[in-house]
Amino acid sequence: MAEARTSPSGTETAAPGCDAAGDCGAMPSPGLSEATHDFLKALASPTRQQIMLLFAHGAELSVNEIAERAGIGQSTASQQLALLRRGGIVTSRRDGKTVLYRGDKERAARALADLQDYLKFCC
Amino acid sequence: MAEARTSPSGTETAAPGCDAAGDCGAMPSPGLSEATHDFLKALASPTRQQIMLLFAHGAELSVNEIAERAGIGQSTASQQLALLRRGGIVTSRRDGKTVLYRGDKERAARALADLQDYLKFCC
DNA sequence: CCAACATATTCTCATTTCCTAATATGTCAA
DNA sequence: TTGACATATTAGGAAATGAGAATATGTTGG
Repeated sequence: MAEARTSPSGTETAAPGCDAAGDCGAMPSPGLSEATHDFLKALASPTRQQIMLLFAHGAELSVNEIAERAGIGQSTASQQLALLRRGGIVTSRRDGKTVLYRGDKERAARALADLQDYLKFCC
Repeated sequence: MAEARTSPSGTETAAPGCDAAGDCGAMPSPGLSEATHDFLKALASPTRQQIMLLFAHGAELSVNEIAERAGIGQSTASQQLALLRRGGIVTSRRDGKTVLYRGDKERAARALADLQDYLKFCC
C-alpha cells in the first residue's frame, strides 16, 4: 500500500508556508496568473523558441515565411503562432491576404515581471 | 498538395533573421541555453508551480512534506523535484534519512536574466 | 547485519502535445 | 461571383508527459 497521501483534498488555495501562522491573508500570494502560465508554456518548446528568434530586431513576418524559415509546415506554424499569441509574446495584424506576426515587447516584459515576482516570493 | 515546405532540412543552427546578411557571427545569438530551456520547462507545469510556492520565505522541506502539502504521491513529488532541480530552481541537501529541498535564488535569477536577454533579442 | 524509514527509480497507463494532411475560411483581383 | 492565394481549423497517429503502484537504494539505530 504505497502512496499514502495524507491530505486527500488537493485544494490548497492559500499561500503555503503560512499554514498555522494566522495572518497571511494580507499578501496577494502570487499563484502565477493564467497569463503568465501561458507565457511559460509558450516558451517551453524548442520549436516555439526557434520561431521567436525569427522576430529578432522587430522583424514582422508572415505565417508562410515563418514556416519556411523554421522548417515546419504551414498548419504547424499557424498553430504554434496561436500558442505564442495566447502567451502574449507575439501580436498579429492583417495586411491584405497575409497575416504578419511580430514580438510583443510590452506584454513579454509584463509576463517577465510577473515571473520575477513569483520567483521572488517562492525562492 | 499541401504543406509545401521549402527548407527540407530542419537543421538551422545559426540565428535566423541573419540568413543572407553575412556578418552575424559577432553576436552570441541567444539561442536559449539548455539550462534556460530546462528552467522554462520546469516552471511550465501547474504541479511544479504549486510545489515552488511551498518554498516561500526560504522554507526547506522534505520530499514527504512536499508530497503531502501538494497533494501528490511520494514518487510523483520525487520526480517533479528532480525536474525542478534540473531546471536550477531548487537545491537539495541530505540531512540524515531525509532530503531537504529549497528554492535556489541565485540560479533562478540567472535563468531569468538569460530569459530577459532572449526576449530583448527576439522582441 | 537487520529492521524501519525516506527517497529514488522503474513500470505502466491515461492524457497531452506535436506534427502533417486535408479541408475550411478569409481576402483580393479580375 | 469566381479563381487564386494566405491563413486557420480539423482529424489522426507518433511521441512526450504526468501520475500512481511497486520496487530498489540509501541511511540510521538497535
